[in-house]
Amino acid sequence: MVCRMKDSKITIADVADALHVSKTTVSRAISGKGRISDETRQRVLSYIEATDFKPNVIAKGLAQKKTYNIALVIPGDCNLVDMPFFQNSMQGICEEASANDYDVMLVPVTGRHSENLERMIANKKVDGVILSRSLVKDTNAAFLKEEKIPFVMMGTSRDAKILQVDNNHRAGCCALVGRILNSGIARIGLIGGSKNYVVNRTRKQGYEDAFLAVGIEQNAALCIENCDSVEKVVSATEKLVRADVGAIVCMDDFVCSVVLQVLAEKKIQVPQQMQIASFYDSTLLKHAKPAVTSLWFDDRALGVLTCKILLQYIQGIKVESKTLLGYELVIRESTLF
Amino acid sequence: MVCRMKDSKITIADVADALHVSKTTVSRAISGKGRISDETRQRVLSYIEATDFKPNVIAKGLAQKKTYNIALVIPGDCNLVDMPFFQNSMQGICEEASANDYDVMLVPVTGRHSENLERMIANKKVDGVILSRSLVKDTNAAFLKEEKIPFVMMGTSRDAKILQVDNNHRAGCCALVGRILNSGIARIGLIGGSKNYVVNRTRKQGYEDAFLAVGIEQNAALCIENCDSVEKVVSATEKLVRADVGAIVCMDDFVCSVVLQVLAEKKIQVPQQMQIASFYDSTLLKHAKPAVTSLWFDDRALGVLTCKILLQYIQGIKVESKTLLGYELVIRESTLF
DNA sequence: CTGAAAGCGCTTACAG
DNA sequence: CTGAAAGCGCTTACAG
Repeated sequence: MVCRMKDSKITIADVADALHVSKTTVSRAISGKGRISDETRQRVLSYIEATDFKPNVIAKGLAQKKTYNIALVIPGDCNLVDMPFFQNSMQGICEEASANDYDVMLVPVTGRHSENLERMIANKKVDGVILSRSLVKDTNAAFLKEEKIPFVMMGTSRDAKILQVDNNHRAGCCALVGRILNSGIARIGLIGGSKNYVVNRTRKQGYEDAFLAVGIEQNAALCIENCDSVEKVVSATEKLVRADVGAIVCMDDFVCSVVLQVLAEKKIQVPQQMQIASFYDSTLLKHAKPAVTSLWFDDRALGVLTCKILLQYIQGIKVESKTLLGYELVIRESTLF
Repeated sequence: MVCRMKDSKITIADVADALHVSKTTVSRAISGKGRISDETRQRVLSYIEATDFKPNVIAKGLAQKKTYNIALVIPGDCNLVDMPFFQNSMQGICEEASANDYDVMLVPVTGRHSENLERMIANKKVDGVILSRSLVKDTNAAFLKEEKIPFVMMGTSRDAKILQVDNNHRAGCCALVGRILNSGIARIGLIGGSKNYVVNRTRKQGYEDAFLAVGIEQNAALCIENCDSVEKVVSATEKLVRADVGAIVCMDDFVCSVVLQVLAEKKIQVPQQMQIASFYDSTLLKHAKPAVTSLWFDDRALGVLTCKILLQYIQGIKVESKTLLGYELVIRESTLF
């Protein structure tokens, strides 16, 4: 097949001609900027409505030195359990961008460094960028800072100079663990993912907060981090069973599904002999039995807010340097409270 | 926080001045188009190399009436099992786009109709679009055809006028079912997903092909389609067990995981009493026991090729109207061949 | 309130 | 081989 283009020529000059006004006037009617009589504006507006004329955003951008694009940097190699997060937040971002006549360019990055991001910045194709789910050592953030490109981290960063918006994993985890503690169980195991991700460290802090709040000393041996493979989760579970914990908090739903399998094999009853709770109320656990008590975050809302903040920042509006969104504790059969 | 922009001013005019040549010459040296002496070209090239000058792609695009962007339309509401497909193919698309100095704009669509796609087209922000995993009734394809926007379907469409590139699900399924038939089992159940997706219909055709090839008459009752919920998959599995099939082919890995659960509960041994095979070798089944025999497709390569074809088509190069990529049959413990 | 003109940063006939 | 000029489709001081 061979491509046959069509061009729809109509420009701002055409409508100016048709209406016997200047391009300036048409431009002003559309943008709403600059003095113009109500009558003229209406005349222009109804004409472009009727002819379905849409000004060329690219040309507009060139004149204004804007692109009306933002970049979204997402990991090209995340695992299944994290995909819904990206999917949902992406959705929110695109929606909010659209509402502001912005579009979203995709930059998947594998490994630490992103040449694609650099190329996009060098080519000046975006006005700002959204980084997602940061690593403890985030070279992309460093690069953008260096280049003075407006960006916001959808997630948490240690660097207070970085704009960030995140779900409140810490408070959520604290609330969850607090509920378990209050139900009379003090030996609570935690199985965590890779500490390379800031989010896993943040969740851990919530766990600690909960113990501090009730004044019970926390047993470091019950907190097993860096479980990034099935084998590690299995052995962590076995260790916690031997340590006679009354509950296990899983830092993600993948960890949780493995824990449930191990317990099933050992014929350990959930929740009677062992209570289980998880982070992220994902489809991965949708059909687990018993149904798992879990934290829930509104990823889509996170995307919307992140995009909103970036767009405001780009426009020179003052924004909060760090925003935290809420959480929801969804209580199901895997716990006794 | 308040945004402080930087502008890196340097333009083609600056380098022209610095080198005492015209903008035309600089432009020609960069693009490689138009007559220019080797010496001049080298002089320009080494200067822009040294100063790290990158021409503004947006301005270039405006002058050439191109955007150097393509849109990628993906479902905003796909289920977990399909996410790796989108993740991987997206990766391939971005990679190939990058290699051609193109960028990828994200258009998540929910429901049938996409206002975001229409807006993007109206705003002339892309040179072409990639549609993914088509529905039987694809309004976006119809819209793009109408608008005469170059696009290619990453997947299969009934409409031969639509450029398409897909993994060969049909041949893959045929090979898989053929292997089972050859192993002496004629009663083979099929549990399929929603018939709204072209891909599920294509797979079904492969199943039929296999029976035709060996001349065994196929029993329509063993072919249960439209199983888009756990309940339906469960009841389909039970029905097939009652029908005494020797093998079940699952049309996706979610279906397969449910089938395995049901069989485990019924204490039916896999593969001794029932052979199982699945489509898509996904992480969802990574830890299934027994390990599941499955088809594997190179999603990333699919993305690369799809993007390549779109880009060629945009450039007016003649392309194949339909391309099919291969498959791999990964044989594991859940089958006896 | 309205418009002519210059400009955003490139490309590309056209002429030399 | 090289360059002046017009143009891509907008915006925006500036002047009236």
